[in-house]
Amino acid sequence: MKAGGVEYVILGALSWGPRSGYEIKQLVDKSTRFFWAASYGQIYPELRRLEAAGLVAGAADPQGGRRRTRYSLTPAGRERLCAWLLEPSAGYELRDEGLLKLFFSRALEPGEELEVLRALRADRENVLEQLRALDRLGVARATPALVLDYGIRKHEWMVEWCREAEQRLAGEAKEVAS
Amino acid sequence: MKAGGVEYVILGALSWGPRSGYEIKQLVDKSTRFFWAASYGQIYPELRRLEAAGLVAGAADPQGGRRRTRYSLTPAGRERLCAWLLEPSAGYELRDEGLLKLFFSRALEPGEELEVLRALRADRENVLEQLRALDRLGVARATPALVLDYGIRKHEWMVEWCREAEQRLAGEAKEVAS
DNA sequence: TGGGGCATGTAAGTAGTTACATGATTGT
DNA sequence: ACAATCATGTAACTACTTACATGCCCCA
Repeated sequence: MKAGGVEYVILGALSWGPRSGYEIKQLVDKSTRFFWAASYGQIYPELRRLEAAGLVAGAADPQGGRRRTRYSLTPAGRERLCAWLLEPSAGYELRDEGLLKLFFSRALEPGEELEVLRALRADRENVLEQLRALDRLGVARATPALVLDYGIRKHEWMVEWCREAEQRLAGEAKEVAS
Repeated sequence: MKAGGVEYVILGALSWGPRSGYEIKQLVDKSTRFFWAASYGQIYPELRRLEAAGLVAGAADPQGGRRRTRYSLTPAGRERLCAWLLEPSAGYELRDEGLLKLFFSRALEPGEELEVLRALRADRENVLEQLRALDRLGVARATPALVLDYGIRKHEWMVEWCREAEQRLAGEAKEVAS
């Protein structure tokens, strides 16, 4: 992941057809942001860098008096994307504040520990609801749909794990009390 | 997560007892790195910042002729940690290269799509093995053990999901071929 | 006597977010 | 006329990684 970062999000988005920077950002916010976020501050500069490298081509495509540049993948860009898809991956990076809190929650009173776990579950349920809303829109097909299925089922699993852990923790608390 | 970042990893680590910067880094690499990484370049400066803020206290604790500074939580530091534990969280941030690849793998030939999925599973199996190795060391207790259980079971789930998705994809490929 | 682990640090670079600025269009 | 949305951008900032530098100790 070192070099690039946002590069492949853009090449991937353009592999579905020409898009403007704005449209790429919308696509990211509706889908990849759950596993790969990107901001305007990355997208616009990167689009120009990729054009200079010959991987994408921009064409003016104004909507009324509103200027717009839509980019499309060049053959070189498609080749780069496919090469990356078949390369070994760098795994994943996760920063999960809820898990970090659970990890250190021994510092609290036993009852409060349970609160941390409940808050973790609420977080997961919240994301799960967002993913289900995306699913109801029913836009995704093929591998994007596969990834959405992964997200929904994973969050269902996480919510269920939290529930079980809550019962375990609550049970231990009772034992200690008795 | 804006302000701080590494702050709570340090406060949390010190809530288990006094530690040097080096020891904190070891703890991070053996445990929290799966959901919250930190480098020396963050830890040492942050330790001095936290000391200046009165949240931790450093004491010289040399090992032979080898100098060492061990830090411990001050009451103010413990208070800060507990306040954070009970605060609402900012959720999680994930950058998962394997999922991103799967998401865009339609750009490949159908057979190659399956390769991307298999590579994703291999990645997850690899992390799962790391987590199981940690489990075999049997160091974790209480909430840290809970989090390790979460990690192992989640990765088991993810590996299983990949297996099923591989079969689904392989099945579709056959249908198209017939 | 030399490699590996302990221990502390920093400089330089990269990546990413945030907040702002601009201006046109569409719908109410 | 106003708000919302389309559309493009940038400057300043913060966070984080990487690679390096130093030096000591222990053990084979």
